[in-house]
Amino acid sequence: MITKPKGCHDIYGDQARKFKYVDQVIDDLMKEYNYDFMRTPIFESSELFHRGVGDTTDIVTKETYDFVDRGGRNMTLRPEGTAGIVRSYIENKMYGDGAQPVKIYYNGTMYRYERPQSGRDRELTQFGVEVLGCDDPYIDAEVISIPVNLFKLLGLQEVKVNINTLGDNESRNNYREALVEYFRPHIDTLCEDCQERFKKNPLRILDCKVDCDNPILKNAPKTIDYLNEESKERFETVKKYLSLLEVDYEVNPNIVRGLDYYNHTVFEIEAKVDGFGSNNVLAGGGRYNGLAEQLDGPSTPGIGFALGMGRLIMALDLEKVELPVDKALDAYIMYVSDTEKDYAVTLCQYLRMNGYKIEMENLGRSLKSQFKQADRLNSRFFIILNDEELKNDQIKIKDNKTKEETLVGVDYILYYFEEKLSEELFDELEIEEEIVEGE
RNA sequence: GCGGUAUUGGUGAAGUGGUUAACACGCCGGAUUGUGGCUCCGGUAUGCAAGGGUUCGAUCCCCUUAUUCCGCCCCA
Repeated sequence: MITKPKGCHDIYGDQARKFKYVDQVIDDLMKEYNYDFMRTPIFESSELFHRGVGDTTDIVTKETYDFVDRGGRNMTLRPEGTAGIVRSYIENKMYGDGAQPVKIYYNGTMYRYERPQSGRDRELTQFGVEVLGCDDPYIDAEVISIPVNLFKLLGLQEVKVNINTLGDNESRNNYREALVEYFRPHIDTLCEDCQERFKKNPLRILDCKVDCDNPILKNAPKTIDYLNEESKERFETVKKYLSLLEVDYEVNPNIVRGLDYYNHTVFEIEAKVDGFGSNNVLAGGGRYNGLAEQLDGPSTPGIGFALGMGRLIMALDLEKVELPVDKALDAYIMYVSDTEKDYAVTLCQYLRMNGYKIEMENLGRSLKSQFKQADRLNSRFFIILNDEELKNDQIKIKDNKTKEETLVGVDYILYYFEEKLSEELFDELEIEEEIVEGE
């Protein structure tokens, strides 16, 4: 048997319906925020990611899907969305577009060559946002508010928003030096991994799982103490706007994203629900004012975030949030004889073209089984065709809600459906009104 | 890159180095002369992930590979 590639998943059935639903909510939300959807290639020249990400970490050396194409070009399946978007922004000279800032969202698959574990796959879907050409601290708050509001809309509750600031380049460098100076005398007391981090990426020591209770780590200097006045003020402004947007957050000085191009605001949103694995960051992002320049573009401020759709669905499942993924049918058409089947085919087509969701029997089952099937598919109406009745242009329809059976003239079917379903709509509207009044 | 875990039908699973691989659900058919969700009866595996080895004989022992799940590293 041929199996799926490691770390990939077939998403189908209810799972697929959930993804589709969340996609829809995202599209609607981004419309309200006035962000444009954008699609970039799933693979790019390897250099884009190497330069964007830098080579300080394992990412480039062992965690991308690289291949050489038939023309001898080095290509990489995109491991994240930002680099492609920024590349496109530069290549298409969007900075020259009159309408600035450029606000973009994407929603697509990413590929990472990693050992799969809970919350971590080799193929994953990310929804993300990038705002290019704007350094207003309000935008930082707006970008953070997007996943927060998405979670609100979906009904996800057990999340925690962590924010931090790395400050501008000057502040960041000062801090980095201070941290190195601080850890140098204590290096022997740190875990093996941290000793390695000390050399490669000292900021990451703060994130260590082994040493997190080590007093050396707890008393380490905080980014906030090394901000220059300007950076400090900027951070305060971001926090003000977050409050105005009613985003609950916590300042967490240990949030330092892994890559060098981040500056100023960084944030992560964690899932707090019980049962989540060790990879519990649902969404993360930050400001990257230096990235465009690093990719040969004009100096352009930028900020964005990315959200793992798989982890989001996992969190929703763990919180037992019921998404409205309705797959009920309007009607299921049953028949037994061949002449009835011919009629079923035309009726099926007719009803579908009039906007109804219809299924018919195709496995030659007994009528008894057809009833079971119709019930299983949660069909609102059962249409039972009968040669005798068809001679008189009549069709038997069973309303599966009231269980009442009606003989309907063929010309009146649409009328029958409309009447039944509008009664229902009316009931729903009344319920909604009551809720509004109650508030 | 490192470590642990698992892999039996459509599903949940029991099980043993040796004739026909429990049980349950599901599904199909029948009881019901065209009407389901209850009941009863009957049917339902290319044979235990794939390949190799040990053995008179392996689903059960060993090795390899693939995939699963979980952790470390890393985290874009």
